[in-house]
This record gives sequence, C-alpha cells and structure tokens, in this order.
Amino acid sequence: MVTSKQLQKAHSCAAGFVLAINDTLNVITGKWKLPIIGSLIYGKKRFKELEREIPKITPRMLSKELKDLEMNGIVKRTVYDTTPVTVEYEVTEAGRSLKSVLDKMVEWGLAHRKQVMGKK
Amino acid sequence: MVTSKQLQKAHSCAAGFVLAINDTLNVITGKWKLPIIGSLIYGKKRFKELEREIPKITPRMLSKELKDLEMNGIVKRTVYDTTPVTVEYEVTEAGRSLKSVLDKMVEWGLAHRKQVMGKK
DNA sequence: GTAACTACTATACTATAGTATAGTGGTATA
DNA sequence: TATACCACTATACTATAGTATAGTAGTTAC
Repeated sequence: MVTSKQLQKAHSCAAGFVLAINDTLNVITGKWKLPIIGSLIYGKKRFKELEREIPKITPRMLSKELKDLEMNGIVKRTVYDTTPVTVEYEVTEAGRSLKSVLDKMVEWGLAHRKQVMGKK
Repeated sequence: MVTSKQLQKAHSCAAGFVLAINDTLNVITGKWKLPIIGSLIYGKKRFKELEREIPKITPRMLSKELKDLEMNGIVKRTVYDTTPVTVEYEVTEAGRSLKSVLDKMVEWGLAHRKQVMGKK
C-alpha cells in the first residue's frame, strides 16, 4: 500500500530529479551547442576556425553559444596578448565529463530512432 | 599525425552522433515532458489526473505534449469504451528505457549544478 | 433544466530562440 | 592608401515554444 507521505516523498524527489535533468539539458540545448562541443573535442580552436568548421553558423550565434558554454563551465576562453589578439576556445574537464551523458544519449537515440518521429 | 581522411571520418562520425543525440533530445525537451513522464512513471493516469497533478499546466499544453510523447513511442494512449469515455496514458517500454539516460543526466546535473548558471 | 465532470480543441496572444545583414576597431599586407 | 583578416557586436527581423482564456460534445447527478 502506498501512503500519501510516500507519494509526497516520491514527488519531491522526482521534482529534484527534474531540476537536475534541466540543469543538464540547459547546457546542451541550443541548436549549435553540440556542433561546437563536437568541434572543440578535437582540440583548441579559434573563433574564426570554429566559424569556418561549423557550416551555416553565424558569428552572432557562435558568439552567443560560446558565451553560454563558457558561463556553464563547459568551454574555456583564453585571450593571448599577441598582435592582433588571438582567442582560443577549449573544452574543460566538466565539458569532457559530459561525454558519459552524451554517450548514453547516442546509445538511446540509435536504438530508438525508428520509433522517433522527428518534429518535421 | 592526423590525416585529412581521418579528420573527415571523425567529422562524419561526430555528425552521426549529433543526429542520434538530437533524436534523444527531441523526445525530452519541452517544458512539460519530464513532469509528465515523472507523473506517469508511478502508473497509468487519466488526462484530468495529470492536469491536476502537474501544477500550472494548461490542457492545451498537456494535450500537445502527450501527443508528442505518443508519437515518439514514449507514452501509450488507451481509450476505454465506457460512458463517458475513459482515456488512460501510460509509459511504454521505450519510455522506461529512457531511465538510463535520465539517470546519467541527474548524475551530471547534481555534480555540476554549482558551475551551471541557469539561463536566468 | 441546470450544474458539473471528462477529454479535449480553438483562437489569440507573448516570449524565447534563431536568422540575416551590416558594421566596428584593431592590425597586417600589397 | 586600399584591401583584407580577426573577433566579435548591433539592429532588425522571422519562427518556434509556451500562455491565457474560452468553448465543445457527451454524460451524469440533482
């Protein structure tokens, strides 16, 4: 038998899970987050290199998404005092730790793609 | 040394990963998807029960998100030929298989919440 | 007959996400 | 001096996601 206290506990627990999941989702949702992470996984890159490597991205979106990723500790931005300035982006340890999450998502996505109807 | 062929392979591979990850993301993104799944995990529910259980959701959004989830094979809708009709929603096996993905996301979210700045 | 319940749908709106296009300030090269 | 590269920013727009509010068709209870 399920008591109302148990249900309450289950619900507040589920709510906490939802918060934690949303923290994770906020980090990787955004049309260009995964392509950027994917591109930086192979090594440090400069702004223009990313712009050239990621087809169709605009500098505005690249800048915005990099800022989000930096704010969330996924990417580190380093400015070198050269002339002209060089700016390099690289994934952090926290960024690399996303791999286990992404791996699970790849796994599930591949296994269930047939059933999944993309939002056309 | 990294050849251009290897890079090409790595890139097309990464692109495939991005597609698979997006398939997974499409299933769980949407403001009310997780609360709905979370609510149904504890057992079948009727439309009105979900509406009462999920604070602030409107029938329009509940209906839309349930349709998305049904389309993606996460939730099953059953109509019982009673008078008046009874409609029940439940998570499918595919829905339950999301658990391993969600668990990883909870884990990462909890571990990195400090660094993550919610989009205020 | 009227009030209330179920399972929604319709219409109109606001807010957020993403795009298109142009421009800035500094530097280097021809 | 004129052109081009780097690392962006500004402005204005479109598209998608989500909200607010009301209403529908069928049924049951008073």
